[in-house]
Amino acid sequence: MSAVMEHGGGPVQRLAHPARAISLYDLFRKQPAEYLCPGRSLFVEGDDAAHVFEVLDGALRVFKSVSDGRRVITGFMYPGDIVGVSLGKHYLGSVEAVCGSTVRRLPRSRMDAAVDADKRIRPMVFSLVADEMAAAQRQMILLSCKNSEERLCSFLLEYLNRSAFPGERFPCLNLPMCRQDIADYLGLTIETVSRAITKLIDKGVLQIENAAVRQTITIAKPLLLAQIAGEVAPSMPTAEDAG
Amino acid sequence: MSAVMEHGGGPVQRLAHPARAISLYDLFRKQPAEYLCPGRSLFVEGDDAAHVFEVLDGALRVFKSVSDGRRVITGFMYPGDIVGVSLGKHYLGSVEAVCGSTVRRLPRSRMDAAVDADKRIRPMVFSLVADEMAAAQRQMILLSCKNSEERLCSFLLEYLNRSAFPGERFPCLNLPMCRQDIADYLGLTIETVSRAITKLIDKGVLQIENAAVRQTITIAKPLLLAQIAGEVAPSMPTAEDAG
DNA sequence: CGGTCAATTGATGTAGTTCAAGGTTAGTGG
DNA sequence: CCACTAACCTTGAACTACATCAATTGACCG
Repeated sequence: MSAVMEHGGGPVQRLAHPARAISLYDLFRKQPAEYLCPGRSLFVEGDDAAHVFEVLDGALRVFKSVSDGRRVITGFMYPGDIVGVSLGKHYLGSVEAVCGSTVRRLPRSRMDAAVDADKRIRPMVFSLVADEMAAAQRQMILLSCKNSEERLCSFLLEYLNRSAFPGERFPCLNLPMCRQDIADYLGLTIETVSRAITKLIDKGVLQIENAAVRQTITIAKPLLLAQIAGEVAPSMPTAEDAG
Repeated sequence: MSAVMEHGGGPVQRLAHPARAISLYDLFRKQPAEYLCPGRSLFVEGDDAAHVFEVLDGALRVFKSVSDGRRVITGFMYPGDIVGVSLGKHYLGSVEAVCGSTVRRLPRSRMDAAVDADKRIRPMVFSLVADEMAAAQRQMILLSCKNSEERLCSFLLEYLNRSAFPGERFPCLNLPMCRQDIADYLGLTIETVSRAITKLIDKGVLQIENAAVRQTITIAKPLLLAQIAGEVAPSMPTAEDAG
């Protein structure tokens, strides 16, 4: 049995953003941690973009509300992510805590001042924005081209890659978000998400330890998962032995 | 009969980006115009992001190719737009001319230097990126929530708003892109786009002047178009008299 | 224990895809 | 001038993946 991976379980290494002598993260270092209860809103779409936030722990959902009451989740944020770098005067989306989470808050003016003062900060901010743009485009491809099974696999793979130990042999994910969140992220209904999970369990790609605790999912065939997600060329490894 | 609006018809006022004394557009002023034949590629996804481009005339498509040969168009670029501000080391998507188009080319290093040198340039670049991000999120909503008719109306409305005279009573659009481009942009098949157009003609929202020249479309009921697109609260104006 | 909430499962409906055919235009060459 | 071809668009018929509606289950909780 492999170790359970969860973002909410404690401080996570920031492999993608190592803390150098001068880094964007240094700006947050002195800021106090703030705790957010599950469901608590950090800011709302259209608000004055007064702060940026560093996620320390937990998980947040970024979403836009549509006129008919529906909701489109444009992304999830995990420890190490910086939230609210919209580059505009107002926030583009709303952000809520998916589960109990902690963040640090930095006034936007402070970040702007740092960008002005230190040329080394600027490429980091640009890189954050570029990453967000790339993620948005990946999401457009997902919504344009992928079926429900592929969407779910893409989501799980993305979550896996942002978890602590993506290389684990049989990684076990602890999903903090509910099925409705996943559905709103993948452009599906909750029922279709549920059926996609069942189908992947039937195929042996996923396993659920305890039928009752359904947010804990073991990936029994990671390679096959990646293959279905469409992020791997469907070449040598056949469906039979993949995973 | 109203005047035909086309982006390719000549220089267009840049209402959104007025040329001030010091502007991003000043950097392009001295650059020579380059002509692109229809279908000509400007750069390819993954290329070193060596230049940024100002569109002077025509229309460009920005797209990403998917493994199975399909293509997702993430946006169209029109006169006044700046192409290739990806903020990263590599271009995020490929860009091709939809029709005969002209652009000006600026080395990225020159733009970066200007951003370093003049604080007034920076917010303009940021604002461009923020606009792109907002467009990407609108597109996610379109792909997540809207049906084929709503998608088509959103597209036509977007095109109308970027054309020279969006307020025209019965605006007449001259679409430079083919049905396949529209389909790849809206996440539909070419057949579904065609049927959506037919349906909107039947409803009296659109009119086609000449059955043979099907890229020229008159919007007979602009208000109804906006209402179907979902960008207007479906309140007072009923479907009967809208438009 | 009854109530609520999240998730699953089944039955049915439908919007959009797929496959196939036909029409119009433009270009080419005799 | 007409035949021939290649694009591009439209239309029809059949199929399918997902949505919708409805019922069931298990966990948690006052």
